[in-house]
Amino acid sequence: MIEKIRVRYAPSPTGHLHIGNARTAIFNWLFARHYNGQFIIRIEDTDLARNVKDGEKSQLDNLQWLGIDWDEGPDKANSKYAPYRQTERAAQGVYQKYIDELLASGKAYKSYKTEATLKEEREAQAQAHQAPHYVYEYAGMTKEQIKDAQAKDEAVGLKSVVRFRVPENHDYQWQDLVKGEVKINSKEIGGDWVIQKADGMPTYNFAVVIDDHLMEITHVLRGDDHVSNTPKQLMVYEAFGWKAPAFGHMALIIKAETGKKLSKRDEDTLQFIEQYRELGYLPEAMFNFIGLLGWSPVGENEIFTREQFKEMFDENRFTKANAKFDAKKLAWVNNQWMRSEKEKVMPQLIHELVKAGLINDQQAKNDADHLAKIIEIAGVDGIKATSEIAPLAEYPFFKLHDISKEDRQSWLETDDGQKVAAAFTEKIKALAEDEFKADHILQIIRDLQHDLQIKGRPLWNPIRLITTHEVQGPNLPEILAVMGKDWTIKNIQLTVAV
RNA sequence: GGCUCGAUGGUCAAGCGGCUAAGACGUCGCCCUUUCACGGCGAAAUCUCGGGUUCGAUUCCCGAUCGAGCUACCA
Repeated sequence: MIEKIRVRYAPSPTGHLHIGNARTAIFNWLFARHYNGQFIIRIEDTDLARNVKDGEKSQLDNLQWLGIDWDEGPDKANSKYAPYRQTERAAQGVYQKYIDELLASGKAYKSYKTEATLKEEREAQAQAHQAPHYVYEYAGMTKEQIKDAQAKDEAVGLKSVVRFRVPENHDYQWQDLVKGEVKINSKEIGGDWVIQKADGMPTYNFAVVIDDHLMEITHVLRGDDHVSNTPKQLMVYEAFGWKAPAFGHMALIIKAETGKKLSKRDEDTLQFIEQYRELGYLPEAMFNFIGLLGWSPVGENEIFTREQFKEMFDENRFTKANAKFDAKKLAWVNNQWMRSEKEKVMPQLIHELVKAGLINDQQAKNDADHLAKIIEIAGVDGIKATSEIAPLAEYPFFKLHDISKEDRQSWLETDDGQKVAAAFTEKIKALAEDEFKADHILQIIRDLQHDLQIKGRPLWNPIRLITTHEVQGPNLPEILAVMGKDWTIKNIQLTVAV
C-alpha cells in the first residue's frame, strides 16, 4: 500500500467499551500501526437521547487501558480535521453545508410525513407481504407542486426531515477487504432515507460519509453489521463526486450460548472490557484474545504482544465466519499472561487481598515480599484472573477455619493421628527459628514416616490439620515455612486447646 | 418475507486440487504428588448434504440445508 493510511474508530458514547467495539478498535489500530498510518478517534454522538454522560471518557479510558493510542481525537486535535465530535461539527454547520447542497441539486428533499403515516405505510406493506420501504410522496409532481405541498405542511406546523433521493435500480458494489466483491442494488435499501433528523442532526449514514471524507479516511474496517449501510454511504460519496474509502467488514463476535450477535442489553454475558478489567484480567491478555478472534497469524503460537500483532498484521487473514466468544480460552490466555508477567501483576494481586478485606493498605505496603510468597504458594499459577487469589489465600494464610468434628474424628482422635500430632509438635518446637525452612520441615515429616511407619494421608492429614486447620491445601512445608514458627505453634496450641 | 454474507472437531482455527486434514482452548485417561492446583505424557473428536468440473476434491462451480447480519428521524 502506497498511500498514507488513515483509519478511525468512531464510537458513539452510549456506554462502556464493548468487546465487539474493542475488536474494531484493535484491528483498526493494528492496521494503522502496521502500515505506519494514522489512527483517529471520532465521537459519533448525533443521537442526543442515547448519549450517556461519561460514555466518551469510559471509551477512551478503556482503549488506553488496552494499550491503544491515537494520533488524533477529541483530546488530541489536529486543526486540519477538528473537531472530532459530531455534535461539535454539527454546531459548526459542517453537515448543513452539504445538506443544503444536496437540497439545491435535488438529490435530497424535505419530507413532512408524520410518524403515524410512516407507521401506517409500513403496516400496509407488511399486510401486502412487501418489504418495508419509504414511499416517495412527491411522485409525479412538478417543482411548483412540490413547493406548494411543502409550504402547506410547513404552515400547518409539521416538522420536516431531509431525505436522500435514492437512485433507482442502481447497483452499488465494492471490493470488500474481508468479504471480497459485494453488490447491493439501490432498491434493497428501503427507499429514500433520512439524512437529517427533525432535530437538525445528521443521521449516522450521512455524517459518517462527510466526516470520513473530510478527515481523509482511507480505509473503513468495521463490523459485518454495517454491510447494508455501505450502499447508502456509497450513494452519498457518489452524489458529491467523492472517492469512497476501501471498506472491510469483519465477521461478528457472537454469543456462545445463542449464536447471536453479542447484545449490549444481555446481562448474563460479560461483554464489556470494564468487567474483565475489574475481575483482574490483564490488558495484554484481552488484546491478545480479541486479536485472535476472526483473525489468525501464520504460525502455531497463540500468545502475542501488541508489538508482535503489529508486525504480523495482515488484512488478508481475516476469517469470514462469525466467531463465538469462548470465555474459557480467554481465561487460559489471561492465565498465560499473568504467569509470564508475574512481577508486574504482583502489586495487583496484593491489592486484591486488600479489596477482600484480608489486609489493609499499610500491610500491603510493608509486607509485600511476604505477601508475594503467600500468593505464590496459594496457587497463582492456577487462577484465571487476579480477583481469584483472595478466596484462594484466605484460608489458612489469613484466617483459620474451625476443625470439623468429622475431621477431628478421622484424623486426630485415632491412634495414628495422636502419635503423629504429638511427635510432629515435639519436633517442630525443637526446630530452630532459622532452620524453619520448607526442606527441613519436609525432612521432619519424612523422618516421622520412617520412625512411626505411617505414611500417606494418615501421616499428612493430622499434621496439616493441627497446623493449618485444613485437610487439604497447597504444599504444607511451604505454607509453614512462609508463615513461620510462631504461627505454626500457635495454630497447634489452638487445636489442642479445643 | 426480502437482501447480503457465511459454513473444517464442543470452541477458536490452519489449509488455499493430491496431506495419516496443523495447532490451541476445553473434555477424558495416565504420570508426578499427602491433598488441591501447576506441570508432563497420551487419547477421543472435524471437512453440512446433493450434483457437477477434474485423473483426483475439504479446497473450484451450481443447488439445497443450516446459521448470521440488515431491513429506524440508533449508531
